[in-house]
Amino acid sequence: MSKIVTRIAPSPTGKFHIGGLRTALYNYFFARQNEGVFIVRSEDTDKERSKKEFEENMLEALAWLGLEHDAFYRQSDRTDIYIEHINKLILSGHAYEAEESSGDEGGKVIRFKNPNIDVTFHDLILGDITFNTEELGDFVIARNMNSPLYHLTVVIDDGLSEVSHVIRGQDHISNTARQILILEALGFTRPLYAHIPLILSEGGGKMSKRDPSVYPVTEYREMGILPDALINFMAMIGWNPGDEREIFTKEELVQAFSLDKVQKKGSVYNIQKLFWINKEHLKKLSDGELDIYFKKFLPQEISEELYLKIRTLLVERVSYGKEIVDMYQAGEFSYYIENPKITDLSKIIWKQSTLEDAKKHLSHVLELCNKAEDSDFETEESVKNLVWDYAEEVGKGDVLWPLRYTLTGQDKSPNPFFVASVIGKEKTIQRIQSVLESL
RNA sequence: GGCCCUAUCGUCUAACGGUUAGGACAUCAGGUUUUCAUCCUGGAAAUCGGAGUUCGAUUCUCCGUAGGGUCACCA
Repeated sequence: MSKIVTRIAPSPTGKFHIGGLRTALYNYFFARQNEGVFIVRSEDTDKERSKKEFEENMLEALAWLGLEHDAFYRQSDRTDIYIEHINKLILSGHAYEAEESSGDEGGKVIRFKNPNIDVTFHDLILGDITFNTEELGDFVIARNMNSPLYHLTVVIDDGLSEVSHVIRGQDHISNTARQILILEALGFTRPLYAHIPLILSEGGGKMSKRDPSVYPVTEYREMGILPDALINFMAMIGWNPGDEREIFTKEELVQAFSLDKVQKKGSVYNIQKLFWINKEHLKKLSDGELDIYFKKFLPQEISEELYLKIRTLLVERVSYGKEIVDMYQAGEFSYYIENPKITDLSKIIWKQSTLEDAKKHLSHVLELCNKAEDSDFETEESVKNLVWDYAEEVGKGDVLWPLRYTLTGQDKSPNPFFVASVIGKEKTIQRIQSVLESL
């Protein structure tokens, strides 16, 4: 089998988004799996819309995800090559200069001499597809000698780079026929085509850059989505491994990927599943990796010491890093940092019990705490041992609910053993006393 | 509108023509040492419609219908 060469060819006219990423992924997987070459090409022939910052954004996104490429070039650096090929086409009678009618200044454009034939190509995903190229007419392939257009540059670059597989979005499917026409005129070998289904936005249509649910790839990084999680998620849209595995690393995907398991139909991407996948990947991180990850999202108010105590809790509760910030702003961690303000004492009452019951149980727990050692507050488990027998005896909810509410002042929180172990003996006693005094 | 492509739970998907149509996310119910979360168990939830072919169609064919893509001196 000859060398596998794939490429992605984004135009830097906007931030690199997830549609482009999915295409990149399939090209990357396929190249790596076959020990081939993966090329990144910046299609910046549209000088008006192309911006350096977008090219950088794409490269940054690919680097973040660990999708290393074997070659990079941009079309604006290759004008000489294109001129050479335009001349070749004109000389061979496949293209000609034409006075322009629709233009502003009536300049000359280069048109391709359309042979008006049926073009059939085999798509690795869709099967055989035939187009009648007649309606294309003699289409324009360059604004002038120095300004080639997309269809021309694609063919020349793919040809010169010896791209073996053109894996791209289905929005390019109707472009294929005219590109084949140019390609044959230039004498390049026809690559194999694989048009992958589009990713649809929630509404059902093609994702547009204005869609609020579609973020640039770099934005997922800011949210705290892990590179492998995003890769995992995007890979699974429109492709499946053929078994029921769901969680993959990038390397596993390189092994598992196969073009014939790629779906034919477009699919809607649903961000909930991304969060779930991210959480699954988070669970696989070591403590050291977790520290680096969480550190980026921790509010200053959460000290190093506190962080270490609640690390396991974060893994349990957080799907993606940015959530920590949201949780913090909603007051989720406040009770670890400062004493809660108990404004509504009636909330301390558990179900059918009374305020008197709560008072009695809290007093008893206070007693237990007073008798306890500092070491009894070291872990969730040790605090539990301290009060568990009593709670079992008189009713768990009757003891635990008032205790939890006393320690946190919130309707929802982790269990009181955990909270007590985080804040320690002194503060636990303090909070119980404070509530008892106001009862 | 022309051309091209597609069609299984809400979403992502599985099912060499023969399965009680499977899994995951989401959702609902119950449980796991009080609430929330985690975890476990269970439930509800789909083959777009109509003709064929066949002993038998989710699966093959055709026709509808619906959705998407594309029709630039953008890529």
